[in-house]
Amino acid sequence: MSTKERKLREFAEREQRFLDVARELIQRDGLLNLAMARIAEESDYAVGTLYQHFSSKEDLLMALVTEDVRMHVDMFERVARWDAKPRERMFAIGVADMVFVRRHPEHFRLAQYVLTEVVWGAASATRRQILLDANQPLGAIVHSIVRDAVTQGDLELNGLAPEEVCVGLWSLTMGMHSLVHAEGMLQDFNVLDPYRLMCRHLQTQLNGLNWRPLFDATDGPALDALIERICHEVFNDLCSQ
Amino acid sequence: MSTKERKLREFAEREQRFLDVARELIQRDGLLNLAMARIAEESDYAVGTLYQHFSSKEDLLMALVTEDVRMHVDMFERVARWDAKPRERMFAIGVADMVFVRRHPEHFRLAQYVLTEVVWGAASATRRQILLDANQPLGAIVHSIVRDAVTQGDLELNGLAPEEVCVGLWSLTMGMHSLVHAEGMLQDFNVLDPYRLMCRHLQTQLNGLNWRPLFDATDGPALDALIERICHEVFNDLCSQ
DNA sequence: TCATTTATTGAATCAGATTCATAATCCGCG
DNA sequence: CGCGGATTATGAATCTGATTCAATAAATGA
Repeated sequence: MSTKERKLREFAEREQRFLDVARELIQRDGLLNLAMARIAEESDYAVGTLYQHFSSKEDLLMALVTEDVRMHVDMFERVARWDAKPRERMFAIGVADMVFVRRHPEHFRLAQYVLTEVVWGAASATRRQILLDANQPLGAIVHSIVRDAVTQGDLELNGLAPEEVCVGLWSLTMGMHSLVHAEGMLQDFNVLDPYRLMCRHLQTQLNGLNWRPLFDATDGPALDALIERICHEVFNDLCSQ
Repeated sequence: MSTKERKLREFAEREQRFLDVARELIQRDGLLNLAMARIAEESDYAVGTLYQHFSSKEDLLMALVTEDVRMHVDMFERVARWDAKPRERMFAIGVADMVFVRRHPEHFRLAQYVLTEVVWGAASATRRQILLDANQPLGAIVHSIVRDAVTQGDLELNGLAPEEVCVGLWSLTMGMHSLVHAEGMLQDFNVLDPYRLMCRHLQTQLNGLNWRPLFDATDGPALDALIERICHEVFNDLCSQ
């Protein structure tokens, strides 16, 4: 059924077009002004056709987030494949986040909105599940790094479940994303480069966990050098600029 | 001008009524189904009157968050007045967060929504500023604890600004709030009591900063005992159950 | 008490998401 | 090819709910 396949492909291409246009409109006019009719118009399709793909506006937003998450996963997978000590890999996860936001500055803003009760609840169950599934590898990769560290004797859990270690580190990064994107919140704290700060705190926290080899978080140049090295060795093509 | 005062008081009382009713409706039907007309109806006022107080629905939501923040500040102030070592006080800030969410389970969900680009942008500038001002003491108190620690020789900054220490700790707590409230995100991580975990990671991070006296985060019972003690000494009336 | 100012009301308006009857297109078959 | 039924696209009509504002009521003060 080559014709059926073609249909499917064309459908997928159209969906991609809608998503691309939506992204462009968000970029241009802000999420606040995103209108379904506008997306349809700019894509040269009718509104009804748009709704053939997305059961609601929220559904579409969730699809956008899912797309981003896939790229995020791709970056985490590079880290997983990177031949380095678990501690370095774990730190590289933080660097991945940093590089990711640089390339997708709108992602966390959008993700934050989509994870909101209101939007989450208004999207279709299917789309929610797809997002959760897409996210799943992120946790799994971090989890496996923690397990490697334990196996190699670099980290003792001391009664903590490996997942709980993950959640601790994840809180730190997620929290920084939230703070950065919460308009006005960081204002009084004049932080120049929040993501570099996040990296430093990540090292601090890893030290607190006594995850060997310890890293002197105090040594700014060493921190920058490590970040630089990871960019080169792991995210080479994504780190220009 | 007793009559003018009375007017003012009545206006404030009515505003409070609107807020209370809104909170109740959110509690009952969810944020998703909150409608301005419903709020007005349940408050026995006309829609137009509601708009006399809040320039938009988003404005009203922001006012709700601001109310909560004031209580949050009250708790932080107790910590600031608490006669204990800076490290204990800093930890108590985390405990304050934990107790606060228990008493206001809807707060962070709502706050997360309100800090979203869409809602933030749709509220009035005045209301935004009021929220920011209400928030300000939270940061200031944490900041002062950090400074105390440095003054008393319990903590070296090693090139970090005091604000940057704050931001690191704040990321951790904010991130945990975000994770807890992001539907489905923590699912795979089966964390029983995320806020207790947050407390533990907070201690870990403070250790990582080499903030004396160090605390053995590994010692579960000691952690629980400390949390318990803080509840008793600082948040006695708020900690029942 | 009455004129004037101020506040309240809720029906009308408006914006924008969503639906669905109609029109167009596609597909397999003779 | 051309036809009839099935599938898909269309966009005007509908629906929802926020917001406005002309009409009405209440308060003020001379």
